[in-house]
Amino acid sequence: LAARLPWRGGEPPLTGFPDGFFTRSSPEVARGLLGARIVSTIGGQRTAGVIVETEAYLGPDDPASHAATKDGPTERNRAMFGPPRRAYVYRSYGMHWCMNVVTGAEGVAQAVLLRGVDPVEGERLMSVRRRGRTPLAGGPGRLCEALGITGDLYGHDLAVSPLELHPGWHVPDELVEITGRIGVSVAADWPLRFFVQGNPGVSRHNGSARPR
DNA sequence: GGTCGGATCATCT
DNA sequence: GATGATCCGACCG
Repeated sequence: LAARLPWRGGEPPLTGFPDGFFTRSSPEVARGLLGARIVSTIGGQRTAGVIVETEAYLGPDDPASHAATKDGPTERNRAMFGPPRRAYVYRSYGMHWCMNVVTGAEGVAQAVLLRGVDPVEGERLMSVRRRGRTPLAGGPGRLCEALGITGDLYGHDLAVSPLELHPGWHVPDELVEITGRIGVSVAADWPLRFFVQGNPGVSRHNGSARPR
């Protein structure tokens, strides 16, 4: 179990994201963000989790990406065309918030969807925000609710308060599983979903929620 | 354990 | 006008 939850062992975190960390391609960043921490002080109280599941979206040529629109940037997706390390937040199914980390150089509309975190700080508040429901933060909508992330953070630079990404723990390749993407109706088999094997923060999902 | 319908609305066609 | 980068509670076995 300790191997599945290396951050529970008290090992010291890495010192910083290397220069250009977020300027790389979205699959590289998606892999690199496993083990990183996301720290929220939204609403004045601290909640945090370790990222254990991500999904990469490749931009206009990726039919599953919100950047794949007929006429390029739109009001919704424009954050993805901007500089890296910003948040692209959107509303899903009219009721959930989902959050991406923008990657690639400015003008490159790539992003990494955060799909699951393992709560490590402020679990009490996370549970209140989630109204006692479980899992606390496994799933893209759930993690936004648990951390208090809403559309107010659209375009927010994730280097500063109230929502910050911090380097965390290195997750070895042996613990990383790569599969197709969840919940998309096209290009679902592209191997762009990354998660930490066996971690409880990995999203639950059923494939039959809606005919596709 | 699993499968399924419904909520609910911004966005795109 | 149709469709979701989802979640939840109900139902079945």
